[in-house]
Parts: sequence; C-alpha cells; structure tokens
Amino acid sequence: MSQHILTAVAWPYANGPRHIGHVSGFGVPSDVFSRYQRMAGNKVLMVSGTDEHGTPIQVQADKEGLTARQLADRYNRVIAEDLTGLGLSYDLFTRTTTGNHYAVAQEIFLGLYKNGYIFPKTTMGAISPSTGRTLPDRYIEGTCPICGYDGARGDQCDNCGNQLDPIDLINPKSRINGESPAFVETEHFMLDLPAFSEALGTWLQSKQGEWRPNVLKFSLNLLGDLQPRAISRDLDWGVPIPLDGWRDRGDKRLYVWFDAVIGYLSASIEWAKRSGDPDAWRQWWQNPDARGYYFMGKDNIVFHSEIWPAMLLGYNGEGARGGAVGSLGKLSLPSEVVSSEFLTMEGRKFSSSRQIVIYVRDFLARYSADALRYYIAVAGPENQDTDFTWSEFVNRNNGELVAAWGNLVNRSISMAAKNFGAIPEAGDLTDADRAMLELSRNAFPKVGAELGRSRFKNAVTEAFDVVREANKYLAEQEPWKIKDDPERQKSILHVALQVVDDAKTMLTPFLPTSSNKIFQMLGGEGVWTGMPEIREVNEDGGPDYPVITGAYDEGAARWEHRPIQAGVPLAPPTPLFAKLDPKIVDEELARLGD
RNA sequence: GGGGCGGUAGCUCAGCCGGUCAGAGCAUCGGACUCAUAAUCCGUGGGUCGUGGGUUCAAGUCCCACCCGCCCUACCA
Repeated sequence: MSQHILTAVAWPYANGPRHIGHVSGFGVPSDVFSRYQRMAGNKVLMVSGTDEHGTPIQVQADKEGLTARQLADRYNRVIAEDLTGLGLSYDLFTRTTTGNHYAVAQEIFLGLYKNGYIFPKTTMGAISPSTGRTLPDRYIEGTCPICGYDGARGDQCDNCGNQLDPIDLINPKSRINGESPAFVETEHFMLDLPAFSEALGTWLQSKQGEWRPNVLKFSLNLLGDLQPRAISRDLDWGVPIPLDGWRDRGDKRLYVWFDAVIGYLSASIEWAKRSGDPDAWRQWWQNPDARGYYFMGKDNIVFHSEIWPAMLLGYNGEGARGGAVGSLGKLSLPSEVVSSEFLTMEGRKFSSSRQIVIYVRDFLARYSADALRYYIAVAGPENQDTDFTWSEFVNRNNGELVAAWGNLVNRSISMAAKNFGAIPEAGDLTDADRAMLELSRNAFPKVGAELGRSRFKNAVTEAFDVVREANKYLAEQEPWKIKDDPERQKSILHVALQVVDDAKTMLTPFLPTSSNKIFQMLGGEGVWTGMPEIREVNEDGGPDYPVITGAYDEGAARWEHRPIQAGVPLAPPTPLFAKLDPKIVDEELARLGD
C-alpha cells in the first residue's frame, strides 16, 4: 500500500535570488504534491539543490571579481533561505559542487562511456582568446549576414528571426568583454542520443494518457530528429571528465546540464549517506514499485523527458548499443514529468535586469508564505501561462484566504470558546448536521485524487467548496441566535469545528504554516506537519554548506478525517491571515521598473 | 523556418473521449444577517468560447487556414 515516491524538483541556477515566477513553476507544486503524498502514507524522498556550474556563473563571478565558487556559495545560501522561507519540504536540498555529486556524475559518465553511448568528436567552436573558455553562441553578437542587423546574437537574429551560426556573423564580438571570438577546432564528448530514439519512443508511448498531453506530445515530437549532443565544454568551472588524459586538464569540463540532471540521483545518495543508511536511496531508484515525479517549468522539458531518460537508459545498457548495467545498478526512469507553464508579472515577462520582478525574499518580508502558496496553487501557471498581478493577489488573499477560510476558523472557534471554553459535545444530529459532516468527509478522496495527479487548482477548489459550505451551514443554523438552547448550540459548533478540522487537513499541503496553527488551536499536541530547516553540513570535515532538510515524518498529519475531542479547552483565536490594505497594490507597482 | 502549448464572462481561470458545456471564484448590483479580521449568506446581470472556412443530426470540444502570446529548436540554463 505504502509507496516510495521520489519528488525530483528542478535545480535552481545559482546566479541570483529566486523570484516568484521560479517558485510557481517548480517549488510550490512539488511541495504540495510531496506533502500530500506523505499524508497519504507514502514514503517520499524530495530532493533538489542549486545548480552551480556553467558559463553564466563564471561570467558573473568574473564581473564581480569573485571566483565562481564564491559566487555559487553566495547564491546557494540565498536560494536555500528563499525555499526554506516558503516552507518547501525538501528531504535534502543540496548543491552540485559537492564531492559526492562530482563522484556520481563521473560514475554516470563512465557508465555511458563504457557502453559506447559517449564518443569524442572534434568540432569547430568559438572560444574567448583571452581565457580559452567556450564562448556560447548567445554570448556572441555581430551583424546578421542575412538582414544586416547589427545586434544579432550568435544563435539567432532578433531582427529577422533567422537562426544563425556564429561563424557566419559579420564582425563577431564577445558580449562578455568585447573581444573577437576565435573559432577553433576543439575536441568534445558527445552523447549519442539517436541510439536511444527507439527506447525513448517505447518508454514515452507507455505514458500515453498518464502525462499532461503538452509534455508528452512535445517529447514524442522531438524523437524524430535526435542528434548527438555535446556534453563537455571548454571551461575550468565544472565537473572534470573522468578519463585518463582528461581528468587533470584544467580546460575541459562536463556540460552543466549533463551534471545538473544527475543531481536528482546524487542528492538521493547524499541523503542516504546522511540518514545513516548509505543504500537507502535504492528504494526510490531501483524498486520497480517506486514512482518518480519530476517538477519543472516548461523550458526544462527536453532535459527531463529526453536527455535524462536517455542517460539512464544508457547507464542501464538499454539503448541501441546494449551494454552492461553500471556499478550503481539499474536505475529507474521518471514515472512522470510534471511541467508548469510560465508566470508573467503584471502582463510582462519577469526580468531581473529591468526590475520586472518580485523576489521571494522580498515577498516574504512583507507577506506570508501561505498567502503566496495559496495564490500560486489557485492562480498559478498549471496548464497555461498565467499573469501575477498585485490586485489579484490582494483579492485572493482578502476574499478567499482571509474572508472565507480564515473567517470560518475564527468565527467557529471564537463562538465555541466564548460560550463553552472548550470543544463542545455533539448531541442529537439533524439531517443538516449529518449532511455537512458527510460532505466534508467525502471531500478527502476527491481532493486527494486531484492532488495525486498534480491537478492543484482542482484540488484547492474542491477543498474550498467545503469551506464555503461550512460558512453556509453556519448562516443557516444561526447558532448565535439560540442561546436558550445550549444543547443545540453545542451540536452546531461541534459540527462546525469538525469541518474546520477536516478542511485544515485538506488544506495542509497548500497552507502548512496556518494548518499547524489550527491544529494547535484545536488542542493538538506536538507537530502537525513538519517544516523545513537549514542545517550546516560538510563532507568529511570539509567546508560547511547549508542544506534544507526536515523531520517531516514526525508530524501527525494524515490524509483522513480526524474526530475532534469534546472537552479540549479553546482559547479565543487570533487571526490566521493578515488582511491586506488595497493600497499595497500601488505601492508594489511603484517598485516595478518600467 | 520547424515543432509544442495557449487564446472561454470586467479580472483570474475550469471545461477528458463532440450532444444540460456555455461554467467557477472574484468584481458589479439588490436583499438578509451580526458569531467572526465590515467577515458571512441569498439573489442578479454579463460571454457570437481569437478569426475564417469545413466535417456532423449536433462543435469551445474534431479537421484546415490565418492572427496573437509563450516555450523549445541541441554551445543560455
């Protein structure tokens, strides 16, 4: 019954703090999913970390006079704090610059190499003459050979829209330092993706009807046109290539995406080591009954539905060339790739450089994590691009979180506390009482089913139906009017509090902080649902680094109706959610750049 | 250029295999109520479902073309 569920969450790139667009795609959905699965009794392993290699981090570090490692250290911590502040329940949120990650990435490379799925090839590529580093196409600009536009990038001309090869640009210049790029022959390792097209096709076909159709169609379509893909770069920042003659070279590293996707596995292994059972990760990666769910924004689909599965197939010896299973043993492919669309900001794309952005930490400094989590769950880019507006945020917060849900909790507990000082006993139940209780209990399987298939909007809507029904029930029963019949009053309030408790349970994946408070208000002892914490760790006495982890299994939260106990003392409640002054809309809009 | 997704009430969005699918929440307007953070409850108006064709007894729902937005297009991550 209990299943092992791997929640693999996209790795944020450590070149800046995260904004709410980032966390709406991978962060909140993956956490809602994981919290639900834990409550449903499954064994969840939720892993991620910061992705810290690659050219952009090196470039930014150079600009700031730091080493790449120093820059990565800074943003690794900032991002860990952002995600912890949101209450994202990672079992381990680590980073790609650990010795463990290097070792696992190299092991996967070697497994693929031994099976013949990685081969060397000499290609022409642009490098920066002064540093010898790969100059990615997008870092080169010049005059478009087709339309004559001056600001064309190496990969594409923004003016005429044509795709370009940087070697064809007239007067190519590096966008990093203005120098002319050198086009040189350079040897790289290629991942033989065409060798997996058949195996990938079979695998993807088996997901028909299970995955969100946009992800599946997109992925199937790519199969016809798979090309070998370079998985190394001319760069000194990254995971060394684990082959004789290459290992010690300062100028060749694995391509950042190749090592980043391996992070799901290396983080699982690191988690197992830290848990005291170094083999514990195998339950999620090698048990055929385990399920792996990968959460990301739509721009990452190809890496999770094509490249990472191909790497796993190759490591398992399951591509067209066959081969042996690697020394870690056979590894499971994703069960589902859950992709979000994009969030826009007041009708425009998020842009850090143009200040069209709201960073998670700034948001959390002024508003609560639950308010943001609720907004993302109910109005986020689950199936299509959606727009974040401050006025919509205030409306949702004040009208739904505060007025409908917060007020239901407040009015119910307040009335019971004032009149009885405790959870009252229920007497004889009327049809209306029973109907209310039944509606609430019946919502558990309905909301749970939606959560299990990552339909978060449907889930939160179903849960809120219970809230609305409860407000309606109170309006109809009018317990405040029947002071002369305390027994009837007790029954009504008992029912109301029971429904509050049920709704609190069903909203826990979305609103963990406030659900913990309600649990305590109703006399619960200990922790209801665990919250993440940052812990300083190291590897074999090396430098400390922060990880996110938590004791989520210690919480009492279960996905089930929990009878409340009559007689538990109740104190007058304090409001759960802050009502927002509509003036903040203009204040926040003034903070955005134009 | 090629591929994918989206374009549904003022706003944010649901609508799987074609036939109570023209919806929800908020906002508007009218009423009720006072336990509660002036919260809640009842009622109400509002959409030629991007445009133009087509298939069908029947189409937001299938097909074609076009327009707009977003993503990918393999050296951004």
